[in-house]
Amino acid sequence: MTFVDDLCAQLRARGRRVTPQRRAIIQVLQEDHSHPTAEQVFARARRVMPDMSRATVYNALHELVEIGMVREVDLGLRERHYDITTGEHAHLICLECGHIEDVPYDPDALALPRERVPGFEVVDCSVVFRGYCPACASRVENQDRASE
Amino acid sequence: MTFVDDLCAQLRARGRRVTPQRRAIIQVLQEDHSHPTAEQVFARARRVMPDMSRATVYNALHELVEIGMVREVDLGLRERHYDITTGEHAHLICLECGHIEDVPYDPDALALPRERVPGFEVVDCSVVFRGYCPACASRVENQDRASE
DNA sequence: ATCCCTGCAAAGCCTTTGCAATGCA
DNA sequence: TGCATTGCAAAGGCTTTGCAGGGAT
Repeated sequence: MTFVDDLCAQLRARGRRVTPQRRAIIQVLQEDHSHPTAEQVFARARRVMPDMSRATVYNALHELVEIGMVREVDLGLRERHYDITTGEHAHLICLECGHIEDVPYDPDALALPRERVPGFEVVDCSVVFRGYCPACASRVENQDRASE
Repeated sequence: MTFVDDLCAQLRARGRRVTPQRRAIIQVLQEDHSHPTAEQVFARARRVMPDMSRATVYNALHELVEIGMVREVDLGLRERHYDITTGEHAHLICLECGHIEDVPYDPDALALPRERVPGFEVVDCSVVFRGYCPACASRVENQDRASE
């Protein structure tokens, strides 16, 4: 049973239907871990199924997020990014080149709020670092020097 | 010198102009720590300056964010929230009632990525916990029981 | 006297929604 | 067969942009 099959089975187990479109979307997510946007998923899925509609992509992404198989990542950019679930990790985004990188972190280190706000039921947690990757950092630095 | 004056001075020091509109917007942010959206800031500012334009609010918020006086908070909701800077803290948001709460956290606990990704220059970090506040958690639980 | 900032309105852009047709279970 | 799902297109909703007049420095 492939990975895609496995996720489809999970979908079915949750009472959702497995359509060719959803298989294609899951396939795209499985192959692209670069945190694609809905539009990017749409574009890639269309290569396989040219008639697929944008609404179908949004719909599928929402369902996958809802059942916890896909993570919706808000990076302070305009669009949302999607990320097939692969364990807890933070995101690092370069404000210059837009590159997004996964970074592991210790979930225990973030347990603080549960003590501070008793009774709050945490569903998910997102950690995003914004800044400049090494390459862009040095480039920006040089520009600053040049403009002086 | 009031708090608003201080922020205005910072604006000026950065080469930006201090207009009555910006004073009003800063005032609103200072009085409202509930993480208002741009629209909410706009509405409150309009009580003082009825002719203020939405564009002015967006413009001012961007400038304040850019110089680090205001924090832009992305909670996975449709709109962005704004928060006059008051030290490092995480955000806790209730998916049921939308209430947003600040929670302190230990920045050192999140220092991991800096080791993992040498050379990445972190500009800011956002930590968001999504879930259900005590009141909503129990209410949702009751609904679940009732619908069985 | 500059030229940044403002207000207004329109445009942009991502996302959501409505509806009839389709097809999974 | 029943109803979730699809495709298409339009609507929605937040944010950005263009432009001419006005105001901070």
